[in-house]
Amino acid sequence: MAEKDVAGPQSPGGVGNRRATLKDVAQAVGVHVSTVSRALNPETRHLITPQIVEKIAEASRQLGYQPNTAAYSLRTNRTRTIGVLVPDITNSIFPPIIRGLEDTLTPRGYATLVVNTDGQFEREVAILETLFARGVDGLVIASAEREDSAIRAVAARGTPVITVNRRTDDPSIASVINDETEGVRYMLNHLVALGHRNIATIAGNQALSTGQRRYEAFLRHAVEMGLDVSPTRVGFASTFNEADGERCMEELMARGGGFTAVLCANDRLAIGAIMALRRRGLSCPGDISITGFNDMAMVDRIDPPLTTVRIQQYRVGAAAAELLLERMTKRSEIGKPQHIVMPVELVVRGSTAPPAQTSGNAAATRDLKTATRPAKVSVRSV
Amino acid sequence: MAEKDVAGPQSPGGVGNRRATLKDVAQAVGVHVSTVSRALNPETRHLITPQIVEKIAEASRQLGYQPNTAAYSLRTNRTRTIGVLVPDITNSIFPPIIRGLEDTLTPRGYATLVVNTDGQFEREVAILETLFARGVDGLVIASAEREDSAIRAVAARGTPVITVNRRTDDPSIASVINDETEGVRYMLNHLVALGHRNIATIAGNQALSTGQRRYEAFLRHAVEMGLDVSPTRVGFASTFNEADGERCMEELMARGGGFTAVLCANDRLAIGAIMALRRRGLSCPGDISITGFNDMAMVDRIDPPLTTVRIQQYRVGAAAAELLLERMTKRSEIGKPQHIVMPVELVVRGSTAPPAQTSGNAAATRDLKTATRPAKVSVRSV
DNA sequence: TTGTAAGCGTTATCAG
DNA sequence: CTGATAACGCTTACAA
Repeated sequence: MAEKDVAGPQSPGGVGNRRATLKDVAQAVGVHVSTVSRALNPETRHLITPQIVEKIAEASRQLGYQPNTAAYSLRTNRTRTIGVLVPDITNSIFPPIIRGLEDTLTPRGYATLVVNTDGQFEREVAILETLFARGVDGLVIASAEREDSAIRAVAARGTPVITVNRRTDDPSIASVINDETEGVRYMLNHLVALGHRNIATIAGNQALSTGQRRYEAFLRHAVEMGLDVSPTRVGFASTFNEADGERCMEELMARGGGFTAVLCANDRLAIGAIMALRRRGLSCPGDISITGFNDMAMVDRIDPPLTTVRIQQYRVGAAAAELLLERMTKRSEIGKPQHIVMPVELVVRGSTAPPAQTSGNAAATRDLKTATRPAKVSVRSV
Repeated sequence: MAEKDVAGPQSPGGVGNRRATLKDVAQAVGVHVSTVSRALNPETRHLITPQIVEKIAEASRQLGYQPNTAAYSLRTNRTRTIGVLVPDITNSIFPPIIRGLEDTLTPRGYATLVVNTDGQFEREVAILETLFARGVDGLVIASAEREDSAIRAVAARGTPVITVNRRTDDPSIASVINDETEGVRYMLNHLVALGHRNIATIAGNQALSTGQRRYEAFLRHAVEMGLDVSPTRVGFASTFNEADGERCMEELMARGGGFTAVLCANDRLAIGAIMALRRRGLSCPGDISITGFNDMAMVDRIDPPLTTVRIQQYRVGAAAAELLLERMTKRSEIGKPQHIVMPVELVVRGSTAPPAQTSGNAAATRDLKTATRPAKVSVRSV
C-alpha cells in the first residue's frame, strides 16, 4: 500500500514547458541538429565522433529528449504503427493473440492500433481506410475471410500484411494459423478410442478458413477411419457462437439422431450444443459426447468441462509479429515461409465419455456399438 | 460464400502511386492549398464560397484525398489518439470496457492505443513515456492504483486523463467506476435473506479502489445488518486471481470456519474459493455459499453458476470516452461531474443457497441458524 | 566527420 | 473570400 513514487514521466528537463527537440539538444551541445540526428540514430551513429556522440547522448538524456513521432513520420513516411483487425476483442480467443503481437512488437518500437470489425465487411473496408490515413506500416488481420478482396487490395497496395488465426485462399497472403486438420484428427481419434462410431459434426462458417478446414478435416479423417458421414449428421453454423450451436444441435436431433458424439467446430458452438442437449433433458457426456475447438478461457470450468483442442493463441500472435517485422524490414525476404501452421494439442476433459451402453432415455442415440475403451485421459500432449 | 467485392481501399484515384495531398486537390480545382485546407475543415469552411467548397469536395473525393495524419499532428500538436492503459487485456473484464471506449471514440475521429501494464508500476511509467512520445491527446487508465504518482504526473503535465473501473484517492483525477458499495450491499442483503448470519469475506488488493471500496462496504453494511465481522473471517488477496482466492479460502477454513457464506471481492477470487472448497470435499452451495463480483464472461456457465454483481463494463468505457472528449475539447468545463458511478445489479445464480441445516459433513460450518428463506431468484434487477 | 538546406503535408498568420 | 508564406521537427542528399 506504499505510495508509488517516481520521478514521473513529466518534463524531466525540456525547455520551458515544451518538449525538447533536436534543436534544443544541438544548442546545448553546440553542434548542428543534423549531427544530433545522426548521433541519436543507431544506423548513422558511426558517422559521428565518439566523444560528440557521448556528449549528445548525455544532453538528450538531460533534456529528456524524445523524438517527435509526427515529424519522423512526415519525413520518413513510416509510423512504427501496426494496424490489427479483429472481429471482436470481446471474444476471448483474440486477446491472447493481441498480447502476443504487442509483446513482440512493442520492444521493437512498434505500437499496435487494434480495431474491431464485428465481422462486417463494410466495417473492415472503412477501418482499413482510416488505418491507411494514419499511415500504418503493416497490418495484422484476424478477421480474414477466405475470399477477401479488401486484403488483396491491401497487399496489392504494397502494405505488408499477414493474417492470423484464419487465412485467405490466396496463397500469396502470408498467414499464421493453427493446425486445424491435426486438431480434428486428434479429436476423432479420441472419440473413436472411446468407442464412438456414429459421430455428428457442427461445422463452422465455411467462408472462414477455420470453418472450412475443420469441416474438411472431419470429412477426410472420418472417411479414413471408416465412419459414416451422412449429410444428416452435419449442421452448418454461420456465426461460430452459442446461439448457432444450439440451433444446429436442435436440427441434428430433429433429424433423428443416431449419433453418440458431436464434434463442434469451436468451443462456443459446443457450449450451445450442450445447452440444446440439456433443454431436451439429455446429458453430456452421459447421453452424448460433445467436443470443442480452441480451448477458450474458462471452458475448463464449465459444466461439463469441455474436451477440446488447444490452440496457441499467444504464440500465433508472436509468430505473426515476427513474420511481419521481417517483411517490413528485409524487403520481402524470399525463402522465408509465408505460411506458418502452429501445432495444437488435444485436451480431454469431462464432456466426452464412452457412448451409452443402453438405448436408454437418449432419444438421439441409437445404433450403439458395444465397444468400450479407456475412460479418461488427462491432458494429452501431441 | 460469395466473393466479397469492393472498389477496395486502394488508390481510388490519387496521383501516380502516391496518396493525394492538399496540393493535388488544389491543382485539380485551380485554387491554392490553403483554400482547400479551409474548405475541407468544417470549422473554417464558412470562409469559402460555397461553389468552390463544392468543387473542392468533389475533387477531393475523386482523388481519394485523405489528410496526412503526421502532417496534421506536426502542425497542430494533436494526434487524435488516446492512450489506454489496462492491466491485462487477457482478463475478460477489460475487453468490454475497451469496446465501449472505441465505439464512442472512433466515430469522433479518435484512435485508441491500448497497452498492457501487467500491474507493474515501472511498466506503467515506461508505457506512459512512449505514449507521450507518440503524442496522445488523452489517456484512459484502467490500471490505476489508489496512490498513483504516475497518473498525478500526467495530470500535472496537463494531459487530459480519466481512470476507469478503478479510481485514485486523488479527487482531482476524473473517473468512471462502478457502485461497489451498493453492489456489496445487495449481495449481503441476498445472503442474509437466504438465512446466512455468519459471512466471511475474501477482500481484494487494498491498494486498488475496487478492493478497498468493496471491503469497506462489507464492513460497514455487515455491521449495519448486525452481522459478526470478526477479523478471523477476513482473507486478503493481493492479486485478484483464482490462485489467491484459493489460498485465502484455505486460510479461512484453517482458522476454523464457523461461516456459511463467503463474499469474494471479484469473480476470479470466487472461482478460486470454490476450488479450495471442492478440494476439501465440500460443496458449493451445499456446504458454503460463495459470491463473486463483476459478472465476468462465462461465470454463468461454470459449476456452480456464480451468484455475482453485474457491472456495466461497456457503459463504463463509453462514459469515460464521453467525459474525456469533453475535457479535451471544451477546456475543462466546470460544473461537469468529475466522477461517475455506474449502477450495478445483483445476479443470483447457483452458488448461493440457504445455509446447511445440519452441522453435517461441512467441517467449516457451525453456528447455524434455522431461518430459511426463498430459495432461488432469477436475475433480479435493482 | 560535420554543416547546409530542402522538403515531408498541414495549418495559421498576414496581406490583399 | 482567397493567396502567399512560414513553420511544425525531423531526415537526408549534398557540400565542405
